[in-house]
Amino acid sequence: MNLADALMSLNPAQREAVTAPAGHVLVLAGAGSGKTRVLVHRIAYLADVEKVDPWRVLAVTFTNKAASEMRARAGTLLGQAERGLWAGTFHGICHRMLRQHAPHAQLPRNFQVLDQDDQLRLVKRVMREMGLSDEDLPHRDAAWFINSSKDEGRRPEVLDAQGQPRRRLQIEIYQAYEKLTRLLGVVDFAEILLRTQEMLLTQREILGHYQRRFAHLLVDEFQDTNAVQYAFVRVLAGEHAQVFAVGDDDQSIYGWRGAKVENVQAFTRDFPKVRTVRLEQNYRSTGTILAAANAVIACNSERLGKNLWTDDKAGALIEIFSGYNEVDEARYVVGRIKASMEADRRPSESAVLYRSNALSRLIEENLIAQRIPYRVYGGLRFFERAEIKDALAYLRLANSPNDDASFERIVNTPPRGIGEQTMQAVRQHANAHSLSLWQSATSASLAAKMTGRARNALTAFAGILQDIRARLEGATLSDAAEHAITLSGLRAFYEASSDSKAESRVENLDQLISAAGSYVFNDEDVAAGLNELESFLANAALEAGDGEADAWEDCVQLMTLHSAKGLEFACVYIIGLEDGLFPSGRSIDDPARLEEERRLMYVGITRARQELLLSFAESRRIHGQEHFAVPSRFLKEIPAELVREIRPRLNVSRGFTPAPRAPRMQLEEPQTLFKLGQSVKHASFGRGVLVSAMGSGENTKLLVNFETVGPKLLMANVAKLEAAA
DNA sequence: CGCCGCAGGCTTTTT
DNA sequence: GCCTGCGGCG
Repeated sequence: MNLADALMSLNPAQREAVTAPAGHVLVLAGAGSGKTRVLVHRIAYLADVEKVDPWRVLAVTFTNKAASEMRARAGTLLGQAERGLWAGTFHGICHRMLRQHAPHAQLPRNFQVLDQDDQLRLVKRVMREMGLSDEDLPHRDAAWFINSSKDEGRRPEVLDAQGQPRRRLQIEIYQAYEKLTRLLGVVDFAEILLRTQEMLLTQREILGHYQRRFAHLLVDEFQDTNAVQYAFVRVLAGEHAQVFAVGDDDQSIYGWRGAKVENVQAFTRDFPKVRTVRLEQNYRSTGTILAAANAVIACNSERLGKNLWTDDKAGALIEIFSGYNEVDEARYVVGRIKASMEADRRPSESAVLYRSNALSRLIEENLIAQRIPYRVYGGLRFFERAEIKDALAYLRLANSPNDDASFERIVNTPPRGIGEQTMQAVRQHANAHSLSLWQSATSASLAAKMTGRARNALTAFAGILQDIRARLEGATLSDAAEHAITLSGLRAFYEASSDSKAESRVENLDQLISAAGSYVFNDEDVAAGLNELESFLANAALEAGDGEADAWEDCVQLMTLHSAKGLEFACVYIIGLEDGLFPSGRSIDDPARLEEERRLMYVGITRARQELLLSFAESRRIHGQEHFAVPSRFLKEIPAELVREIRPRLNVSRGFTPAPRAPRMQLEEPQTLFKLGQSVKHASFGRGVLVSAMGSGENTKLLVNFETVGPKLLMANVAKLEAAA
C-alpha cells in the first residue's frame, strides 16, 4: 500500500499524530478513534519518511493478540521491511531480554516462567514450610501481596510492616518466596518485568546496547502501564529514543492490578516537550451510543478531558430492560439475540458483557435451549489447563531432571501410589543431602529406608521418566509430546475416567501434540542456547493460548467487561446492571474505585456499534442467596432521551404484591397489569381466568383456571401470560 | 493411599 | 451454584 494514500485516509488528528516531527508524542485516543491504525501508520511513516530502520523500532502492547495484530498490519503497510520490527508485549520483550542475558540477571540459562497457578503452588509451599496455613493468611492474599509489591518495583527488603502484624507476615512470606524462586531459578510474571528493569539499571553495557538500538518506542494502552513498566519505558528511552505513547485515561480499568493512570500525566512531565494529540472522532458507534458513553464518563472527576463525537447518525435508542430476576433477564436477552439472528445478524455480531463471570451461566443455559452457538471467553486458557501443564511437566522433568516443581506436580499424577508420606521422605532426603527431588527419589540410600510399596512406586515413576527421556533424543516435538502423554499414563488415565470433563481433557492432550507439531523454533531462543523443547516450554507460560482450542466460529460472544476492552460488536448486551454487582459492591464506597467501575461502564458502552441493551434484575440469586438490588447508578447517568425502557409484559400489580418496592426508573411504556378475574392466555394451556395471586416479587404465584386443562398454579415470572380479550 | 463428602468462600485477570 | 480444601473412612 502506498503510504501517501494511507495518510490521506486518516483524519487530521490521526495524521498529526502519525506525522509528528521528532520528539515525544502522547496520543489520547478515545474509544473507537482508530488508535491501532495510528500506531501502525506511525511505524510505516517512520520507516518510509523518516527512513528509520524498523529494526530500531520497539512497539509494546499488553496482549499477544494486540502484538500480533500490530505486526500483521504493519506488515501490510511495510511489506518486507516489517521484518526486524520488534513488536511484543511488555512481558514478551522483557522475557526475551532475560533469555538473552540470563547470567546477568542471575538466572539459569533455561529458567522457567511461572504462571499464576504455578506461583500460587509455590506460595502455598513457602507458607507450609513456614508453618503457616491458609487461615493465618489466605494463600491468594499472599500471592496478591507479592505481585502488587513487584508491580510497584518493591523488593521485600524495602518494605516496612508499619507495625501491622498482617503486613509483617506478608513481607515475611514475600521474602521466603523470593528466596525460593531464586534458588529454583524461576520467575513469575511480575518478576519478568522487575528483573529486567533491575538488570538494565545494573548492567550498563546491556542498557547501552538497547538504548543505542531503539530510536523509537511505541507504547499501546499506556494507561494500563504499572510502575515498573513505566520505569522500563523511561530507562530504555534514555536521553535519545523518542516515545510515542497511545492511551485513553477513560479506559483505565486495571488499576486493581497495579496499572497507574497517573502514568499518562506523568509522561508529559517526565519526558521533555511532549506533543499531545487527541483523537476524539469515533468511527465505531452511533451518535446515541456515543452520547450515552460521554454522559456516563463525564461523571468522573479525574479525567484529562476528551469528548468523543461522530459523523454517524443517531441510531437506535439504547434499551434498558428491567427484569424481575436473573431468569427473566437471561430469557429476555437471549430472546433479543435470537430475534436479531432471525433478522439476519450473525451470532458473532452479538456480545453479552458482564461484570463477573458468574453471570454467564444463565445466559449460556438459555442460549443452549435456543440452540444458539456461543463462546465464553475467559476461564482457563489452553496452556493453563491442568492436563496440559501435567504433560508439559513430564517433558520438563524429562529434559531437566532437577526441576523440582515439575517433579512435585506429576510424581503422583496420574495416581500411582506415591502419597504425602512417601514425598515427605523424598523431600527430607533431598534437603539433608542437597539433592534435587529427582536425585533423592532415585538414590539407593533413600530406597534402602523405604517400605517396599513406596520403593516400587518410586522406581516405576523413575522408569517412566527415563522412558520419556530416552525418546526425546532426535524426536520431533510432537513425538516428544505424544510419548510424554502416553508413557506417563495421562491419556490412559483420562480415557478410563468417568468424569464428565475427561473426554475434553483427552482432546486437549491431542491438541497439545498438534500444537507441538506446529511450533516454530525461533532464532532468539537458539541464540539464547535453548533447544527446541526448552524453547517450546519457555513460551508456553507466556503465550497461554486462546480460551478455547477450537477454531473461531460464528458464535455469540460472552465475556467480562474487562476482556471486552479493545473489541467491538454490532450488538452489545450488558447484563447485571445493579448496584453492588456493577458497580461492584467492593468498589462502591471508594470514590477512586467507583470511578474505575464507571470507566468499565464506559468501556462496555463503547464496544457497541449499533445496538446497546442494558439490563438489570430486581432480584438475583448470588451464591445461592436471593438478593434484591437497586438498578446500577450508571443507568441513571444516561440521559433519558437516549433510552427506551422495557418492562416484561407481565407486571404484578400492587393489588396483589403486598410491598412493592418503589420503582426507581421512570417507566415510559404503559405497564400491562393483570387484575383478578381477568381473562388471560398462556402459550401452552390456552385461555383461562386469573383466579388469585399469592406471594410477592419473584415468588409471586398466580392461580389461573384454564378452559381446557383446569386450574394451574403458575410462577408469575416464568409463565408468559398475555391479556386475552 | 486415595476416594468421597461436607463446609466455607467467593470481582475483574492482558502477562 | 460451583469450586477448593480438609477430614474421615475403606
